[in-house]
Amino acid sequence: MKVATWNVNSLRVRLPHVIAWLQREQPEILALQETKVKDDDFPVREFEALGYFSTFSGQPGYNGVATLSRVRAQGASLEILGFEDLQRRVLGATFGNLRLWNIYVPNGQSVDSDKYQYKLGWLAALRTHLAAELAQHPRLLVVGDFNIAPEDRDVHDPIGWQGRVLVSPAERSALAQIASVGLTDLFRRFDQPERSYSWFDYRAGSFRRKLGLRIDLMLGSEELARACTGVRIDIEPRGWERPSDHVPVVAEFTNN
DNA sequence: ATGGTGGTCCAACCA
Repeated sequence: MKVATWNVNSLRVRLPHVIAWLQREQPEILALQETKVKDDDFPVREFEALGYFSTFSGQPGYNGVATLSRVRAQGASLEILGFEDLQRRVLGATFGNLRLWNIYVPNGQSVDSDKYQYKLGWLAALRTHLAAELAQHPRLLVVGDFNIAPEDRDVHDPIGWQGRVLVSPAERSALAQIASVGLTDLFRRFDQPERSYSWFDYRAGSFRRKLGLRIDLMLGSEELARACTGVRIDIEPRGWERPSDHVPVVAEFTNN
């Protein structure tokens, strides 16, 4: 089973990329973030034509998450338990025996902004929520744009980035707290190329110079970590015409 | 280089 995550930064603009990528990769599940499309406008039929069901939680202009799947989603949830959020950033659902949360963590803007405090509060609520989820669902997978680079090796220039939003100690600590409920960064369970990044700023020729961050993650429960046979980042779509600034991350799992 | 580019939706915000 192949599961992928991709922040598309507008599904309307990126629909041709998503379709082309789905046709090539044929994943069982693709989690999308920053769809920026309201539910009435979601391209359900376009994905149906490719053999995918769509589950989505969107709003106009910002945010929005969607999960495409070969099998129909069961029990979709659009909220972090007990956390009021007007921003559509999470989508939980069950696919067969897999429990999947597709998340778009707040960016945080800068460490001295209100948005940074919102991000830290959001992550604390997510931790509590995922602890409860894990108690109910041993086959739990949490994927999406975490907007946190877990370690310095996930950052092209750790000195230049030190202390800034996306790499700050408080954010990394919040991520470690989430992992501590029983989730592991599946990407790092395998040998990976050096300088593996999932996001490249549109500015300053970052992709051409391969200057990025690894902020798109797949966290798996113990049971799913055992079933995971590989994780890779596919940077190819970043070189396509009018790309997203993020690229897909793909994990493979055995069927048992 | 306190900039740069891109998306939403048309002024300003977000990333």
